[in-house]
Amino acid sequence: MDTIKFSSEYFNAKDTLLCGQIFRYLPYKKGYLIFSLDKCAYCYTENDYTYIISNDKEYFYNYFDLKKDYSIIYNSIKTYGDFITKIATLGKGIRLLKQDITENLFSFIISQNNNIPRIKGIIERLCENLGEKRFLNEIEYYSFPSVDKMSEMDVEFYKSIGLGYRAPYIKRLAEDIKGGLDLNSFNNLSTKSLKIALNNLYGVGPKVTDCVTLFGFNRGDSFPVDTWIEKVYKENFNGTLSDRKKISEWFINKFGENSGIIQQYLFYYKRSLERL
DNA sequence: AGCCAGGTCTTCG
DNA sequence: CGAAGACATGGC
Repeated sequence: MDTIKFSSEYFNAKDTLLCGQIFRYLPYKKGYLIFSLDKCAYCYTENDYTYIISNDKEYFYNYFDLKKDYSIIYNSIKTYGDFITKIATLGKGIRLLKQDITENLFSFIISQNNNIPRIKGIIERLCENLGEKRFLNEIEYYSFPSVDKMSEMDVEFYKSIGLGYRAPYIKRLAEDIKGGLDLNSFNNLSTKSLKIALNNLYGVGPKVTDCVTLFGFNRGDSFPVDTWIEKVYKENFNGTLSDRKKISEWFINKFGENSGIIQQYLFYYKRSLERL
């Protein structure tokens, strides 16, 4: 069991988990459990210190992007005006997680035209059925399935865990990866080429592409546009475009490399905070 | 009960 | 090219 302890005003588990970048987490005791691949971390904050107890310290140090100084990003973002400053302050504890590319891609294919509680449920059933049992101390959980295992299952299985019309997309991606598609090699591509490559995968459109370039490939010049972002664009930016790809380009043109983190602030604000 | 959810694919002008 | 309809399921 490994513990990471740090003091940071730029990290908050709740902000980081509720901004829509990850679906495998649970409230637990004083904080949250977070699952990635076959690993698990228990994260909580006490007396201004955050503790991350896990079964792979180095993995989660990287996963939570702890060596990056978010104060630099936070302060540079303040030049974008009152509204951006406000939402950045509200979501100050958000960190862009450095997720596993494969798990992230499967997860966001599942996410399309779906709601977050249901997405969480489907991914949980995927892990319970096809993953391997693991422990963090006395906590039992299941790993994210291997591609080999997923490629063995038929479309009917995927429908049975609630995937609906997305079932063939999952089956096909698993088969393609098993057949030699090397997602990690995409790391060498420019963001522009990367987006084209991802968009060409079956079941992956512009929105899922932007999520994966941002959450899996850590490209800050990505701006996923979903129904919530479309709403914030119209209501808070007086936007008139309706094509989501064009809305995404509009934001990237405005925020450049900071697009990704600002998108997270906006999503979190619109979906979880505005009504408060 | 009916609209909606972190959309994409196919088909048709 | 862009617009329109189909698509599974269940949360709220």
